[in-house]
Amino acid sequence: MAINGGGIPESSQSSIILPNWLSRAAEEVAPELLGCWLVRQHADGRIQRGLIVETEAYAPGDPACHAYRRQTARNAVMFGAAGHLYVYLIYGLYCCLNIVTDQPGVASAVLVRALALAGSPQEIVDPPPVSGKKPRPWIRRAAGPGLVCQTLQIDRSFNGCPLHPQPTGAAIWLEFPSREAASLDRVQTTRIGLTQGVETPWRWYIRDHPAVSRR
DNA sequence: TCAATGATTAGC
DNA sequence: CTAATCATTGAT
Repeated sequence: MAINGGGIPESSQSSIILPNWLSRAAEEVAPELLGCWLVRQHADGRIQRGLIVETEAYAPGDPACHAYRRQTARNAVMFGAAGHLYVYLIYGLYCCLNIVTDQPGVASAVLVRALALAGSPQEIVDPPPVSGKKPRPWIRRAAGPGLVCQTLQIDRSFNGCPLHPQPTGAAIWLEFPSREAASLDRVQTTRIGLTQGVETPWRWYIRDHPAVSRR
């Protein structure tokens, strides 16, 4: 779908994902987010759309979840209502974007691990590459949780932001796929980069999709 | 107050 | 395989 003059996609009225749809267990929402669109509107009106191709779930009782031990300043958003962003800094270098799920008080979220960006670098105006670093192939531009935030220019200032469109200005929201995503070939497997909860199979990705971080 | 560490990435 | 790089965390 193309960007319209006003900045909001034409299908926004019918395809926006609402908090109620996200108010379920993270491991139930995570596979269903595959094939959905993550839409990033910048302050200047420019819009980026990424097809979600890889997700992971984090939930109560899960030792890998940031909220496993107790509520802290960092993980507080995960304890709140569904439909908000949980963004944190990892390794002092990258940010990771999560969609808060389930009922208030149930600390859980879905990590968006990879996107397939719509359009092209020419249309989107990809942020200039850092000096000394090779530009990635466009299809691999957001193939990893750190790259998702880098590409969409999402930092920790977005932590706690609600997911919904705005007529103008900066905003992030989710849309259901225009065509039914039921036919997607989903793969369920264990999560990546953990030292705890390594056996829990809460990672999902679209089989053979070139934008998936690892296979 | 302090040392350990992490839902990562790029480069060799 | 390793360096980079720092906010958060649980332990003194």
